[in-house]
Amino acid sequence: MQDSPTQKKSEQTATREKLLDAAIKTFARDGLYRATTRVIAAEAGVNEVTLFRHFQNKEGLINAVMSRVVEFHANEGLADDALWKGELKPNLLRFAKALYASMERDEAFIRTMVGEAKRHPDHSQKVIMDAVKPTRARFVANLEAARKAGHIRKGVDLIVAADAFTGMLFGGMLKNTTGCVDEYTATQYVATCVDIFAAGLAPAARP
Amino acid sequence: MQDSPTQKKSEQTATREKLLDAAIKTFARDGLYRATTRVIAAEAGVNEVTLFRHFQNKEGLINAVMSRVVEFHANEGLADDALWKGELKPNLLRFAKALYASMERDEAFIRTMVGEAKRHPDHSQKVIMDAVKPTRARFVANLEAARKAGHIRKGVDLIVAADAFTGMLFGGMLKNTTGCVDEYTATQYVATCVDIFAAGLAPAARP
DNA sequence: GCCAAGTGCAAGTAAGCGCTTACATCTGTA
DNA sequence: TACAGATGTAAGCGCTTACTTGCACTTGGC
Repeated sequence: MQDSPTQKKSEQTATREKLLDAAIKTFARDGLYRATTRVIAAEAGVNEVTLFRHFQNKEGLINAVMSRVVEFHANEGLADDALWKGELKPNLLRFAKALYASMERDEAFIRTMVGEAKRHPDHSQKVIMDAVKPTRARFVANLEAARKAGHIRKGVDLIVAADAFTGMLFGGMLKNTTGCVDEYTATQYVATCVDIFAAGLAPAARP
Repeated sequence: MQDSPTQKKSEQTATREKLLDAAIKTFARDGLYRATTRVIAAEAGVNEVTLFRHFQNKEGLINAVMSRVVEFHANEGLADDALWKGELKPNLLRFAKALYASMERDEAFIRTMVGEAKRHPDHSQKVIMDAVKPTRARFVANLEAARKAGHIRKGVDLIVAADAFTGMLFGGMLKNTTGCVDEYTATQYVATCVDIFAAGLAPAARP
């Protein structure tokens, strides 16, 4: 900002960005361990040595990638989902569709994280805490508002319910993208999840 | 059986079993790729060369491990779950508890499979097809029976519903075992899933 | 014109990987 | 006793990995 070697700086950050993009892509495709620095550098169109000059070692690259993923998700974050009005079900459906689509888009990276979670606890926990917790908190808040509006029965812990709902989408997404399921489409799956969940939370009908 | 070099034979299969056990353990802990033949052999208390004499190469070992896992799950297979009588909810709870416990027990291996699924499509699909489909089929059958008995409303595809339910347990298990969730216990989670799912499938109350 | 900084290129390191070879040891069978 | 077959031991091969070093090139700022 004040030194003003701006052009240089921006070029430097440009190759850094290229490397980070390539790393995310390669980690998602090959896993953290199988992904080699050579391949990542090649994917970025950059010399392997430059990679080490930027990130010291592979671990440093992984750290930078994780921070970037978190940052990205925090900024994107299903932001349009702030306002829930009226009936529960259409809101749930909108939320579910958006969440499922976003998970499906990042499927490869998510798989890598799930597989690697126990071997890099710090990374995965950070990603989960910082990237998915805000969305979760907003979802829970919306559910609570819906309960106040009389759309949800009593006796259900809404934090657990929220996780059950997202877990249902999450687990279904992992199952469906494996390619062993041919009885229904992803859209049907999401719709059914919303249907059951909404009915499961609905207040008891007057006798 | 007829050659009668029985003692030898049984010793041979014994080391084979030791290797398979060690391989499953190591694959679960380190992933298919990180797990080295040296470590697996050491874990089995067997020389590395013996590993190659039994399975030719690492790929052969992986194949044998997959077959063994499938076979094991087919024989275990939540077998006591054949008979559903009476109310839906207690049956669901019993099923959910058993399924969740079995998934939690195999958590490490499941994570490895989820992570590598796309990189070993043949293996993972075989495992899924042969190991989880029977359980799923029985679950769906039980749901259909429950519907005939009037415990489940119309208009829900029970195949999708079944996958939504198991997916909910599956996704929750992956989330809970990561250690970032401290608001509730696994038991609470399972109970809430059952509660919501049962309510979501319940026939509409008479007005 | 000079300097500093970022990058590319060629080469090389030590370690680890899957896998092989050759040979010694044991053990039950004949 | 002799033999066969499963195992152990030691050594190594070829390859890949993360990472390093040294040197040349470009480029923007003074």
